[in-house]
Amino acid sequence: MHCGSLMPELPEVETYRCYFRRLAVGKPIRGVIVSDRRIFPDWSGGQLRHRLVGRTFTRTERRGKYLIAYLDARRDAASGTKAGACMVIHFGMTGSLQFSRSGLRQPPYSRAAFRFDHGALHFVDSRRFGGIWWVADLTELDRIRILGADPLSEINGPDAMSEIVRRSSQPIKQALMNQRLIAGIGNLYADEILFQSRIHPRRRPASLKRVEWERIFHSMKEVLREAIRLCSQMERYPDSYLLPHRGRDGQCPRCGAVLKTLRQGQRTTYYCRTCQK
DNA sequence: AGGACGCCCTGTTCGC
DNA sequence: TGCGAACAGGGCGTCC
Repeated sequence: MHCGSLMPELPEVETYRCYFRRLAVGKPIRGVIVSDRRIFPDWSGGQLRHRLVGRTFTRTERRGKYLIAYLDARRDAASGTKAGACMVIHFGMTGSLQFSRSGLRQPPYSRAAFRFDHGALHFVDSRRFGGIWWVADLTELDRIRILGADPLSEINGPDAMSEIVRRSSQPIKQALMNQRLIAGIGNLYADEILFQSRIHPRRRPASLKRVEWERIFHSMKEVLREAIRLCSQMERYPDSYLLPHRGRDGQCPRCGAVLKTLRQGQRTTYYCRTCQK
């Protein structure tokens, strides 16, 4: 039992957030299984188990591609100080959440799990690019503090979008993926947004006209909202999307031309040479 | 300062 | 057919 089928970007993390809320929030934690402590970059002894067992996740939120889960307040008996209040999960490339009703069976590549009365929620990550942090306050984490605007709730129009993205002189594709400017867009959705906007991925932000920002802004909202609505199940995405056609010899759903690729940064960009100018 | 690039990691795909 | 090489990429670190 799991969810999501793509590399974890904003819509996938939002999908995982719903999953986490449904299966973990409000249920007392009975045990913590750490199968690979490398997934906890700040690991310090057995603190995690000690601090989590008996407590309850109270609410969730998403910051960019990060899932945050808050815990009920409890004071450390020893120190009298407040115990860490939130857990931060990053899914890397291959991270996912999988729930198993039988607490005994561990899915392959499970790195950590929270055991509840009704089963266990596993953090599964074959490639280990993901991570879990445990902090009293989100501002302790540089990687959270540097995050830019949330594309769905904090960017209100084409002018605001242009103002933010033009802070970068990088090509528009890379600027859209820059988490310091806009938080949550990765390689795949950046390609989708530019395809829907019919903008060439190598265009420089400074060269884009108002009407083009309008298209980018509109596509960004539309693509992210639609992906969340469809619970990031790619097989349900509209055929007019680039994503289902992204891959070797894929064809443009708009004009039928074979899609082109290029390298930007260390990433592969898919685009249509005739439709994106 | 900020952009370019190496690195981490491992399952899958490619090419000889 | 088999096996090694190349590829996939989010984010941090280093270098210029």
